[in-house]
Amino acid sequence: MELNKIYKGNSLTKLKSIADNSIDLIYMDPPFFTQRKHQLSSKNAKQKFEFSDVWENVEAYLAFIQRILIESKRVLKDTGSIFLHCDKTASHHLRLLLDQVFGVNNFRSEIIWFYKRWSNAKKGLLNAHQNIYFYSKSNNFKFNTIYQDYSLTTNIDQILQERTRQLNGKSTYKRDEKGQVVLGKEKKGVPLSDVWEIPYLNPKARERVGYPTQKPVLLLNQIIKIASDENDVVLDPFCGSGTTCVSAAFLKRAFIGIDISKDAVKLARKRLDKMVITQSDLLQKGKQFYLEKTPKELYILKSIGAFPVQRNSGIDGFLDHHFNGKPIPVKIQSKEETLENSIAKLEKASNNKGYELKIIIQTNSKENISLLELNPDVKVIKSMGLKIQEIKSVQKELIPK
Amino acid sequence: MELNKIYKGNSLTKLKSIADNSIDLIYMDPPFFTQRKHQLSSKNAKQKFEFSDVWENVEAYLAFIQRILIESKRVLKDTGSIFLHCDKTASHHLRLLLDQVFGVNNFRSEIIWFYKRWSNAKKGLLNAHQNIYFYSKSNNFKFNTIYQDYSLTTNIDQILQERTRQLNGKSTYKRDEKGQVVLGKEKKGVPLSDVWEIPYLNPKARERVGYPTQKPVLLLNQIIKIASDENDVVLDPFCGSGTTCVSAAFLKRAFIGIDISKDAVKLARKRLDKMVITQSDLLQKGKQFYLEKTPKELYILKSIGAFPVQRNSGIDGFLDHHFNGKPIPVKIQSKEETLENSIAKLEKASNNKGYELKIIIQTNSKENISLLELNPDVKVIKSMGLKIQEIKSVQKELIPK
DNA sequence: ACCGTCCCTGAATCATTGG
DNA sequence: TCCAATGATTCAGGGACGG
Repeated sequence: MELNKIYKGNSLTKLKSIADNSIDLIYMDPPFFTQRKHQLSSKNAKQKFEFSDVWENVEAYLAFIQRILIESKRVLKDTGSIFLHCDKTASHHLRLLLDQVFGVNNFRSEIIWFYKRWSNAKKGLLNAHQNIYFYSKSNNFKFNTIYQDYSLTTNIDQILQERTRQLNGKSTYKRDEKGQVVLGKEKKGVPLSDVWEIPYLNPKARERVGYPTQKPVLLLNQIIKIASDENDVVLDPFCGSGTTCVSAAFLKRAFIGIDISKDAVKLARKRLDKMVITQSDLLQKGKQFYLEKTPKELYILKSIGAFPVQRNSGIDGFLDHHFNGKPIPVKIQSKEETLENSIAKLEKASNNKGYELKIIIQTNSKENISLLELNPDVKVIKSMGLKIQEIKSVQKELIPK
Repeated sequence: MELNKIYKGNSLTKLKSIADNSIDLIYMDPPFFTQRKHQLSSKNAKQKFEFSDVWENVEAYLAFIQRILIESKRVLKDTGSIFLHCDKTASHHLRLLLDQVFGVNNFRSEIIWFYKRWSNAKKGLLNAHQNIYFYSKSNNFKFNTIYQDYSLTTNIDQILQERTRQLNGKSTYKRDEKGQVVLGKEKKGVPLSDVWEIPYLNPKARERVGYPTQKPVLLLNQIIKIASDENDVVLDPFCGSGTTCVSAAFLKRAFIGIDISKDAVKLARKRLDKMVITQSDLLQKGKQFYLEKTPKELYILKSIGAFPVQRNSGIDGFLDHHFNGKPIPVKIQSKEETLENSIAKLEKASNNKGYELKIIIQTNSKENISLLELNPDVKVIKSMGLKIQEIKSVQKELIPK
């Protein structure tokens, strides 16, 4: 089967045409057994998408899913994993199937995706989570740990110290002969837990394409990051509007998408086209479409009191105070760009706009632009990260061996 | 059976001696099928508590629980509910039993209790939640909605305003003849959802009594509040150290506790005499209290790839890579501080720690520290915001009028 | 193959110090 | 005497290791 394609057809049939041990990661988001027909319209209301989740009984539903799972296991590589997304309606039945097909020992995690939601007047608790079951094909599964910030209550300077045991077996922080604390090895933060708070797709989100039960790309990004590497193959046998494929493409994984609805496949392909074009175009447009700025860029902008600008490849933000009555555009040098390149882009985007001061944040190279070549209204500032790098390398030379 | 007592004995036998339709709420926290023996010592190490959670197979475990559930249903009033606490190990099996005994239609919620806890070197996601299944005996179940604060991002003064529809059908906020907004009826907040973040009972918490698997009273409070009223009867057939009874007593509900361990019963009785409920700082003061950094400081830290440190007046963060095998502390000059002052604080906090490189981010003054006064391992970096300010003031002089 | 023991872990508390 | 700052403590985990 060809990669990076979305196929229209029955999931089971299409799965059967995939070779054994060829897939690294399967994410599936099958019907939840809601016994309802789901429909939603695209934003311009031109098109209505729908799919039916009505079954004769739960056994019929489970028999269907079971066949899908058996094929899924077959196509997975030995190091592969499957993520089955569902909700409380049938989660227990589905997990029994997973236990059966993949084995109890290959259960890895129950991931809870939760979100804050607009409330209604139902008697009872507001539903605000869905379940994702993570099973691997074997013990030898692929896993990349993601690290997160320490809790606010953690004493981080303590955590960085090495510990030892006293004679009575109690643990304390180690000190050397001089009474100095002994520092431990590098820490990366706290490993990601099985409870993920990721905002539900806001009804107004640009990402929304009008497909019912659409999942946020951020959720898929996290799954794909922890369970696969670049160039691995990701499969989604119920791909709907194609979120999994978009995420896979964005993260440089190969993908196969399958859906039975002609409209869904058409939509997913369209969504992906936008994405794929952008990939060749330095991923710029894709980033803007789905992720806007990288977190780091956002942090840089925020730290200088600038607000971000989307959809402009030459300007990343504007400072929140004017200069001589004119806005001050800011551009952050991106990974792929030379400094010169960045400056040219900023100049181009500022053409005819009358800005009196423009700022470039230099981030990832030590090339120095001669001040003479620079227009006097363009200022280059080294990012603090870059400065720290420089300090580190100079410092290293000074330290006595 | 007499109320407000804790009974020693087999759960099933004791349950059988309770009258039909006499209980308002059952909470149970049976063994989780961990296939392990759980043990823990009381703080003074005088007493060791333990229970075994080892079973021949899952069927034996389920048969045991099933009998308990059948009796539980019998003793519940028609308006009553049951909360079954478990974890991922057997949650799916247990929910099938609940479906069987109480009926699929009486499933109310899957409550996710999540928390932060210490981490470990596991390959995979860190477990940070447990599951509580909420079933009622009938549709006519008792339920009290708890309202919580609006999320911080909600625009509260807008929510309080009354809305109306324009001629074109669009919704807007209403205004009276004078153009003043019209305030709507009282809002109570957001109804409680099925995902609860309640701090795990910390190893050092005073509330801890040394019984393994002890649950926080705050968790039980929430359950008892939503599913019962004052003077109702709460039953816990696996009461262990008696948390449920403490919570019930505290909330003025009657209770019956049952446990098979003599030691547990003794402990629970003692605990009831002298109730200790941890006033969790984290819950009481809220996360905001611990968040000492301003958003700008956080952005600066993130933009240089540092993780924030909350509880240390001399260090704001650590870079995420070591230098010569040692962490690099970062301090951001705060508004009220002179640069000299900041440096002194950083030096003090680093005392005896053996850091080989320390970084100060200068933010809000143009004072320059003579390099001679500075220890060679302290480096001052001007923040990008400061540099932009400097550029602006120099630029202003250069601009032709 | 299975067991107990040891180690590393970090969140959130208690405990002690310092002004 | 009272906070505020920070040092000390310990576990419904989980891997490695040795018998």
